[in-house]
Amino acid sequence: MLHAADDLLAEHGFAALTIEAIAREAGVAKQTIYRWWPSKVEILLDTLIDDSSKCLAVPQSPTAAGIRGYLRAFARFLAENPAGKVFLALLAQAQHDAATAASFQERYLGPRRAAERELLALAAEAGEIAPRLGVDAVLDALLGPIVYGALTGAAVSGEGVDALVEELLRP
Amino acid sequence: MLHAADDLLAEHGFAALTIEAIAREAGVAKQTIYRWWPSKVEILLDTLIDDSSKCLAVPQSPTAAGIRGYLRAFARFLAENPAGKVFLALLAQAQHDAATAASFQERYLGPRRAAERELLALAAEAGEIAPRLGVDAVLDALLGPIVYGALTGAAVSGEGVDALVEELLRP
Amino acid sequence: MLHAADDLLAEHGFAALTIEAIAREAGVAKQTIYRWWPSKVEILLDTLIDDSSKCLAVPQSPTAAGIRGYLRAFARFLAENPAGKVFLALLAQAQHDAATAASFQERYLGPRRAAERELLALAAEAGEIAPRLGVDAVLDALLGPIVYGALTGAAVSGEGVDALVEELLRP
Amino acid sequence: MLHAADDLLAEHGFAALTIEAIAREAGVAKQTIYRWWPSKVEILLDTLIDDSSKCLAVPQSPTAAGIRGYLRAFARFLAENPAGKVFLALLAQAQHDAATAASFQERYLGPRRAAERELLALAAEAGEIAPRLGVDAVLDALLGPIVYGALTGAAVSGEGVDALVEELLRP
DNA sequence: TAATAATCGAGACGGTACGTCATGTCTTAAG
DNA sequence: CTTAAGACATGACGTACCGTCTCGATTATTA
Repeated sequence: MLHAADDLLAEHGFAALTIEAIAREAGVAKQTIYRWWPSKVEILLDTLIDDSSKCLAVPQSPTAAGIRGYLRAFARFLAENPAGKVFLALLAQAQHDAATAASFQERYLGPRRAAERELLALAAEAGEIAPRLGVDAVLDALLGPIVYGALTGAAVSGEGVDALVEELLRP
Repeated sequence: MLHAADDLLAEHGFAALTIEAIAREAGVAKQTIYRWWPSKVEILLDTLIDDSSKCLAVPQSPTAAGIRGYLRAFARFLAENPAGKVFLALLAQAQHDAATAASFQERYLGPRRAAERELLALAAEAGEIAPRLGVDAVLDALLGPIVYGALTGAAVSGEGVDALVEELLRP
Repeated sequence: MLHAADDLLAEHGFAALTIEAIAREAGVAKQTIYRWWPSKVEILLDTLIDDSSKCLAVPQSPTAAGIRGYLRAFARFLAENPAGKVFLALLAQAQHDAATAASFQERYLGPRRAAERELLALAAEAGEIAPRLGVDAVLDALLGPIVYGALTGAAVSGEGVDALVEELLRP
Repeated sequence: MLHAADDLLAEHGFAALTIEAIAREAGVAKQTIYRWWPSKVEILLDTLIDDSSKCLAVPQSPTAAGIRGYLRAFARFLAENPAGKVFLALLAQAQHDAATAASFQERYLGPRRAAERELLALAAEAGEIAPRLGVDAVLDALLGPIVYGALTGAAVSGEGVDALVEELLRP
């Protein structure tokens, strides 16, 4: 069912991602979907969490290179990976629907942000980086442009990410 | 009709913003709306362009203070102004629908970006600022965090904006 | 305008005969039609009266042959003449709408029936025919099968008409 | 649903018989109607077939009296029974729409005509009647005046029916 | 091994909104 | 003063999904 949802989103966009279409695609009764997920947003959230844990883990090594690599992976994830489209679709849907916003925040953005905060703190402590803004501010300053670029169709390149890191974290 | 659409979005969210609801609210026939707008997205775009021209004009004076003021106004616009919700709703809808993406880019983001580019170029020429990234990259680096903050419900404060400007544009 | 209405009925059927279509076909504004006719039924009635006076006049000569010829002409009119379709359409519409029924009765069926009554009376007086039913009954008995045949798509042939006349009017 | 359709036709006429009105009257969703009937014509056809089988069966006994009774019942059915209005409405609609014509012919007129043909054949064989016209011609000659009378608002009386039978079938 | 329960597919149901079409009324500008 | 052009409020069209709801049929477990 997660695959069916994923495929539909990738192939036909969020508008075509209806519960009925997922059921059709997965060869499953509608009620079976409703038994396990309260909404299509939660289905997408499950696929996103799955895929993120596979190819977008927050690195353990608190080095400047690790941070750079993570941000470059994030930019590529949004630009190229089908799961990146899921991220964008959920971020979008959160603007239309408060329940989505809460779920997305709690199950995805929050945990990820916690890990990112820790990464930054350790790296700063180790002298690898020297952020001049607060932790959350610097994370928004790093992730914001990447996400905003993806949202507006102007993907940020690897060099762009590096320049951003240099600008904001250079010791 | 624009007011009706605006009000409905502000009061009940994007999900409740149906063509039929707008018609009901405005005391107007559905067909009358279809006569003038091909979709509710274009209605929102019109209200956004209207409202933006009133309270979010790109400043003429190419000074550091002008740029700071503009970005602070943008952050406040997204956080507090009902029209800011329209911006976020359109950016969100653009992720679900390619036609929205094209329209939003062409009628709103594009022209605004052109004005912003000119502003930055003049200010750099005047020595008011010294961006180390390319024009578009620096604009994304400035606007991205503000938008991302608004999308995730973490509004960027005036001081946050100032710090960002200091970091990225300080001569 | 009458031609436009006629043409549309003949080509695309009664369902496609809308006031807007007539206006379009005639190259005329809708309001111009409403100025002169209260409804499309009256337009059709006008065309039917026109066409009937041309090729379906009740004969003056009160002879058996005259009556036979009139009924054969009526059968052919319904089966082949485009104006015959107008007659059937109006008779049909009269079942759906009381105003049509009244108009059709008063402006078309009534006058025609009066002439037919007179024709039969004169012919009977002259000994050309010997109807055993009342005047209206015999007229219904003659016209009814022809109309019913046309309504059900089973046109009555010339010989069929003759046989009917022989059966009902034979002296 | 059939009752709702019937009631609406009887009370407000064919023009008010919209799918939405039937759904409203029956307390049912529009889609539920579309699930079972392709058009309102088929709904009416179903009610007509139901009602006809109850109170307008073609008699089994091939006697002159049986035929007379059947025709009188038909005349009364058209004049007084609400289901008679359904018959007239369908016959009318068949003039406006070829699909209705085909359906009405195949599901109602055709089967009924077959039974009537058999009735007449048996009665003729038994010497009860002596039709001088062909089977279909005589049926049209008998039914046509009754239907035409109903269509033009001039109901045929019981005596009128008897006279017609006497005239056309007398041995 | 048979009864019992959980899960499934299928799909009907009352709703709501879609975008289109024609209605009959109206206003405007040109002749 | 009539016309064409066409905007307007109204309301039905037939379609797509929504989320809820019964149905058997098919597994799994428990007695």
